[in-house]
Amino acid sequence: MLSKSKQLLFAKQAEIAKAIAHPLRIAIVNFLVDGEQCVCDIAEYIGSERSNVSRHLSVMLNSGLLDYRKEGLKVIYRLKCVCIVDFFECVTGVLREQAEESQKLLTALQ
Amino acid sequence: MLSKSKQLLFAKQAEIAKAIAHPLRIAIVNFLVDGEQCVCDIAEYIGSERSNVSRHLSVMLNSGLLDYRKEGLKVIYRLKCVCIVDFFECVTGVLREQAEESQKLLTALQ
DNA sequence: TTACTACGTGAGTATGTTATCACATAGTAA
DNA sequence: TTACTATGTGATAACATACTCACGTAGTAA
Repeated sequence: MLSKSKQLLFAKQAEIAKAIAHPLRIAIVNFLVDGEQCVCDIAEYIGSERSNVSRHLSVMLNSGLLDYRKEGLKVIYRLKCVCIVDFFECVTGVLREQAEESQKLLTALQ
Repeated sequence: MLSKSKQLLFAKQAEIAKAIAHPLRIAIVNFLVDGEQCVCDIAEYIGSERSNVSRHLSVMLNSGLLDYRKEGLKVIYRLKCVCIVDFFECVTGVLREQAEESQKLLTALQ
């Protein structure tokens, strides 16, 4: 059976995973990999309402994925942990598996 | 602005992330890292109803994280992609950041 | 056949998430 | 002061997810 400490760890990990697990938030992370950005520029890149983007940013902020600083009127967000690239390593790995499978199926059909 | 192909990619990636983003599912993945397991053993390890575990397994199966084989009455699940470890690299990285921050705060208080 | 076991699934309920709108706040500039 | 801009947030509605219970199916064994 699962120990209490493991349950706590898995809950923490799930929280972080959930903070990434949204198309817009993944887009934001990809945008921020190239450097910090203010909310309005993120919103324009994402193509969504600022209020919505603001909420997505706060989700990632609260989970520890992002950090921010204020500069006049603007609030500038940045990735807190470069280790986020490991996440993309993981998902592209899964997607590669799926693609290879589809490829095999396709050649089998010919 | 985001291209259509990028939007599609991010949606796919989010789907995979969502398939991991649950405490029980993360526990299952951790269990399966040590080797394939049948549903009843997973359910016992997780400490949850079989029907519930079964559903969590199908979520991960559909997203391409898991694969299975049948052996008599039993259905045995296994990780389809070892790259899942990259995901844990990512989240432990974020958790480490958080821990270090707490540590700094703590020493500052003394 | 019957009895049993392992697994999956429909239905229902409870809970969580997301997007939108309207509004509030806070910094800037005149 | 007023006017403007960038951002965040409360309320709501639509939707998705999770858990439980009951039931069905499929393989095994007698």
